[in-house]
Amino acid sequence: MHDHRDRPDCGQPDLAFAPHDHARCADDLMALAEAQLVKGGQRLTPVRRRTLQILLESHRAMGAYDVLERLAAEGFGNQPPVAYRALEFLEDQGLAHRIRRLNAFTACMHPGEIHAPAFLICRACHAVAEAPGSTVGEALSIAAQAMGFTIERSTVEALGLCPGCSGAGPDADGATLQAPRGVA
Amino acid sequence: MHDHRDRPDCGQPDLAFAPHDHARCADDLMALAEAQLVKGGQRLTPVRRRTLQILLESHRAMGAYDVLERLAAEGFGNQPPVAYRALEFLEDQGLAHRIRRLNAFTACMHPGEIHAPAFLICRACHAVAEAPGSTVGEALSIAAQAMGFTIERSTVEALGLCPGCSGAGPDADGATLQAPRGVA
DNA sequence: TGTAGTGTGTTATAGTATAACATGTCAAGT
DNA sequence: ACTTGACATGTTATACTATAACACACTACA
Repeated sequence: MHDHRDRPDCGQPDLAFAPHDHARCADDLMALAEAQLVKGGQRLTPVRRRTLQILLESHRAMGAYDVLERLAAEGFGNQPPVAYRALEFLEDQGLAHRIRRLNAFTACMHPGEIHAPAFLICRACHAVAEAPGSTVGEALSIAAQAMGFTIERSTVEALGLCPGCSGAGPDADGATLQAPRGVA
Repeated sequence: MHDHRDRPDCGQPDLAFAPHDHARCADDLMALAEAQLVKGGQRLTPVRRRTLQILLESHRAMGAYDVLERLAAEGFGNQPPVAYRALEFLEDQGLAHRIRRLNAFTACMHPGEIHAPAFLICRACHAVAEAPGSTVGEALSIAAQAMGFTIERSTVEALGLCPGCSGAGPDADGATLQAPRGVA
């Protein structure tokens, strides 16, 4: 199996649950995205760029229609396919992920790395983090192999409470929504 | 952690991908379900029973509207809540699972066992199996703990090819749908 | 025999996603 | 420059998934 820890930032949990300089976080990821797309001969058009920026504004997942609303307000098309196409492109390029549990999308925090992401979704503040998923992926592969099944794509999503919200009381949910700590 | 292998059928992969006596498979699961509901003081009403039977007819996932169509044809209500309520009840009781990737539902193959199921979804024949998910769950817990995250519910779904379909050629998809081997 | 709880049926609507087609844009080749 | 073809966007229309809210029926039990 490929040991991807030879990349500098690899194997590190991302910052979604921790206070950090988010402007820089977003800028860095946008730069990474650009570089990657150029290298792959893909085009980062205005809609696509803006869509990625919107996703990068926070460590939360956004519904396609929320993204669309933002795009429309800025002069892009205001019909669903506009958003879905941009989001699908970003997902294909590994720059965004679909969170199936939420019917929503989130920017990828580790673009360029090969990763079968495992998402941690806080039900209180709605922040979404990518957990290092390699061991989870391995466990899943082993279980699948035992049944003769060949995995091509996998979805791993956990719902619960992030560090900031779990102290704040286990009863918190959407009704008592609070901002994640240090997160835009 | 609770070692649930002390139950007789525990830790065994289910039969979704293997030829088996499906009538018996379904009957056994229905009997298990009845016993469990009686014990829990829950009512297995006609709609609920029929819904479970419908799910048990095959090792595939069914959309709520497909279930509804079947129910309506048999004289039950023909509006979405009829199906959604029965399915939600079954899910709450651990007798069915929601497959988020497919927006669909499937009967639980291991009712009564505590399990955070990992689903293996064949993209060719659409069979769905529950892989033993305990190691996957553990890996996920460990990754989450490292980030201070508390998991409450998790979704693990893998898409790929089941043993019967992977031999038949990797290009198979919905367009060249074939029945799973030995599966009703 | 009320009455509280639960379950079912129904109407209506909200939310998510895609098919199909028209238009525009850009770069490569002539 | 012109054509062509590929790609991207905009638009219309529709399909698919899910739930809120209310009305009625059934059951258990005081």
